[in-house]
Amino acid sequence: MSGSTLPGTGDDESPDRVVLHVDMDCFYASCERLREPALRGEPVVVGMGYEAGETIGAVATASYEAREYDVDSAQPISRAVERLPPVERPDLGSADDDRGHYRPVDMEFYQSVAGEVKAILHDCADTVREVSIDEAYLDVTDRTSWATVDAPASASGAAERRTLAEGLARHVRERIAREVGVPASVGVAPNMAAAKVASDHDKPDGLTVVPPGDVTDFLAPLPVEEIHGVGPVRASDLRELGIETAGDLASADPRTLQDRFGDRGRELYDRARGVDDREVTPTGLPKSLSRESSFAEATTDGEAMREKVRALAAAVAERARSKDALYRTIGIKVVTTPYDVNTRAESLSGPVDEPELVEEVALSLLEEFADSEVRKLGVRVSKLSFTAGEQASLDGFDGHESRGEAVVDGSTAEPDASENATAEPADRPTVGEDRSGQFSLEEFE
DNA sequence: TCTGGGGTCCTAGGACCC
DNA sequence: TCTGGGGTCCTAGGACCC
Repeated sequence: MSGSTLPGTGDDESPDRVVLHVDMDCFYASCERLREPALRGEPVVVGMGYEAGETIGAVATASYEAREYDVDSAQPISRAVERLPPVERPDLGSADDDRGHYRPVDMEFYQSVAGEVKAILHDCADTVREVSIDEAYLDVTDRTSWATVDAPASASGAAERRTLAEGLARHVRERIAREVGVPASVGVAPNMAAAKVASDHDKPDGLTVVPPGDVTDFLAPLPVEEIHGVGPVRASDLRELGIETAGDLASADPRTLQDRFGDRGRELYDRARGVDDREVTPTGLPKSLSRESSFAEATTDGEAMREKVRALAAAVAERARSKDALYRTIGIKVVTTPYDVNTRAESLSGPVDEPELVEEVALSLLEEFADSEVRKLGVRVSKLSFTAGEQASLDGFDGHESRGEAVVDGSTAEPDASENATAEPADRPTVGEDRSGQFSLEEFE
């Protein structure tokens, strides 16, 4: 137990870090506007799996203009489209596209735009952790600092001082806007958790800078949901304890939180106090790969289920192969009515790349649900290891684990090992240990 | 808001081993 | 025989994130 009401005093031995969180604003919609400028300023909804007249499919991204009409992420597309105003400018789209601007997801295009953004980020920071297609953390401690300088006179004429860190953040944001043409919001803080909250604070196209001494004051008034890791369930649990704001959480009794939420409680307590020692580590290799798909209506048709599982299994196996991933565990997800999520998995004796086995195992796991009413199915491979060499056959596996040079576990391998596609086949499958990766995915692709 | 798809991490209980 | 403690791996489920 620490003493009384100390503000989050940092460790004096290590200088304050400078962490940026870069979050692209309604990224998919921004990408659509990039290639279709007439969509600028218009409500745009990007969704997947939707065909006119169907009820399936959900909103992936809604532009801020669309959000004005109560359109939100994860909403059924049919509802979103109903809420959008009619399109009155025939030059914008096809004739049947008469309510709002709906565009189907085009991941390949978004990946290419994201690639341009990521190149700028890597240019601006030594360490970049890509969290998703539209989000990344940058550690720029070695390139800037929290020192303040006189800002150049702004249009408003008011002289002000700002930190060097803010200057760098502005530079990053402006480069993305100028060179790629999409808006981003940036948060700057001495750690990841605070930077994340900061980037969210002033969206879209925002910049929020929280210097080391200001973190607790910045967080205190915010609702607990704004803390990364607090979702609907924990928010309502916290509310039962009388905790509504990050400030309430920061001044709560950590033992109570620990009892109620385990280690997670302690973590949230730290986050709310602005304490987060996690280093910004480069993007690692994926831990699992999966595909899932919903039925238009819940079904009890066993053959339809098997058919879908076969297709999903093939898609997952193909993706694993395209990423040079071996898998040691094969699993399925079965969502039964009303909305019960069931998972089943089976581990193999060694890592493989065998599409037929994915299908076989997935189908056998599915048998248990033959009599269920199923609305969604998924297939997943996990316990991944990455190799440039050939896998050994499962038959040759004798049960002993060994570490082979051909297997990349993401932390020890050199990037160029991935280019060596002619490595000797190992006598037996090798098992890579799970550790965080040291180089990013695209070096594999 | 009766709910799309792709992920991550944590927890808890059981099997198994020494 | 009826019983300690520690460790690891596995599966299943839950919460959360974008």
